[in-house]
Amino acid sequence: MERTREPVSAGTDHISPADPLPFGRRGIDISSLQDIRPAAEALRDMARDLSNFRVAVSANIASKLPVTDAQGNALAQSVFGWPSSKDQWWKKPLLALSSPLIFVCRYESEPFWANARAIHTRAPNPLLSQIDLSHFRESVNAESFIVVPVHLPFGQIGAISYSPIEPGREDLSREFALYADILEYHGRRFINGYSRVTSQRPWIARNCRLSKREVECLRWAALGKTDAEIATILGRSCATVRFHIHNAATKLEAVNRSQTVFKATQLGYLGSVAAISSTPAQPHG
Amino acid sequence: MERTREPVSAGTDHISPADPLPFGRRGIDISSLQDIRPAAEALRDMARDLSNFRVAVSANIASKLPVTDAQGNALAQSVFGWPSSKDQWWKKPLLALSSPLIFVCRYESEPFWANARAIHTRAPNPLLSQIDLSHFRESVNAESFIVVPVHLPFGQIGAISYSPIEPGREDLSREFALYADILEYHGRRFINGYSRVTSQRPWIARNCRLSKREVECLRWAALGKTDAEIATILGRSCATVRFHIHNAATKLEAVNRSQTVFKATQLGYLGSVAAISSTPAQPHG
DNA sequence: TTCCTACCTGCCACTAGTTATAGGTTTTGA
DNA sequence: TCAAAACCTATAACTAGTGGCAGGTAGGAA
Repeated sequence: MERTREPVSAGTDHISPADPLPFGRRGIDISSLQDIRPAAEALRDMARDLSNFRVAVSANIASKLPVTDAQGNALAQSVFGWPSSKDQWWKKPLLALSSPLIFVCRYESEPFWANARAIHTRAPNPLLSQIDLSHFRESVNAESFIVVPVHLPFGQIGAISYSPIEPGREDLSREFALYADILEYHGRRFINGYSRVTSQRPWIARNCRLSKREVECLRWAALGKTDAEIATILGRSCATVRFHIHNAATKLEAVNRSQTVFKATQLGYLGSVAAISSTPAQPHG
Repeated sequence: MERTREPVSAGTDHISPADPLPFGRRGIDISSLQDIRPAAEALRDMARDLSNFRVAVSANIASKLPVTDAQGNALAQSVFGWPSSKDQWWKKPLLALSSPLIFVCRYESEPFWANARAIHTRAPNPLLSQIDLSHFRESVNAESFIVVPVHLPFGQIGAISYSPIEPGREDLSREFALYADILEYHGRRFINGYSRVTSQRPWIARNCRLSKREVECLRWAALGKTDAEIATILGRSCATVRFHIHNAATKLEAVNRSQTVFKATQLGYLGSVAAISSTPAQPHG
């Protein structure tokens, strides 16, 4: 696994103690399925050496498929050391869709740490107050976690967590301060690589470019407005709104509005629609 | 700007030469609008000291709004040193939506570098062969770039680029190998922080959890299938499909299918639908 | 001059949304 | 363990909304 490139003067060769990274000076590259297992082993060793952390990985929080090596072995048991009798927290039916940590990964793109009492992000995030931690202990299989959400292209969200192997460590604020950056770096590299070699890339229309008007109409559609409503908002006719949305659909090679909105969202055309000028704040219930 | 936390033994204090990072051992924190300008200045200085790079930032590639400081001054001119007569490449009408580099940011989550001849990512990405570079020089305002895409929650995509200030440097492969990680780290921290303090957070239904069936039906809808088609695919009635989609909409507090798909995509429920078991590969045109 | 973007009109078939109800199965929590 | 909650499945009819198709004009940029 030693890289053939020249040594890097700016990289991770600063790591103390005693350079515990067994995979060189930067995140390990996963270029093929065969690279997965060695990369996972290196990641496991790094986390354990750094602070006796056990690693758990979800390449896609929307999927219950486990991360596996080239032979299909689940890395949770075969590399990361999760006991078979204690399933990964995202392997349980519905837990994949209900664990509070998963919710945080939807809302946050930076590392955070959590235990049964609270979720700690780098900066306050009011959305997190909505998250119900009352069933934390049943939802997860460690007492505390540092989690790195990884937002990938096409709306995919991955996550990697680091939790103490030994029992009783619930306060990770010091480890978070010391290690969040490095854990983020290596976790991102792993998930990026894993996702790249295992995913079929969604097919995207060739070199499409949506016009300003098309995007504008599509944004309102994505917010649930009907053609008539959009027409009123923009001071245009209903037919014109349809025209623009149809154009956008054609460019994105989508057959209907749902697919058009889906693809446009995946490509970041509609992201953070709160940024639309004169958009009213979203109503609160 | 010095941090009050204890020094970090594992961090970025390894940087050579001569620790050019003027803002301490890790990415600068942006906790309020007032932090933006100092963070931008530090970022500018880091990039210039590292390899005489000029910084350009887009917090949201879907928006033509420039990144600004607390007083509303555009950072491109006031901090990053872009000449006013030479607008940022994402400020020109339509260029924000057509620049080839923007396209790459939609498809990639890792740093890449580019010039008029080619786009160089860490690993081959077949989608990039579709990108037309024939108008590169008119589309952008530097000869070469290292770009860091930043995929944020809710489908927002940001980008930060580093381009040589002096003319004539078109091959950035060495700089990329040396510095991509550190440029990524600091770029991410800046965009994450900027986005956090300047964006209105989208309102998201409280603690919603979609059931397996709801997600499944929604995925097919997002792929453009009608209710009848989904019913056939799943071997269920059309009414059941509608019921599930309606339930999902209720949970997400969406008024129609477009909004439902939009929100579900933003939250990562539909990400990488190629991962759906038994999904046929997307057709190629 | 040509092409692209933007805008407009009308009609109709098809699809999605609504509303209410019923029953069976699985999961969750005490 | 058991009851409650959640999930899953299905029905019917009607209305609102979308998509397809056809036709057109105007202005700006290359």
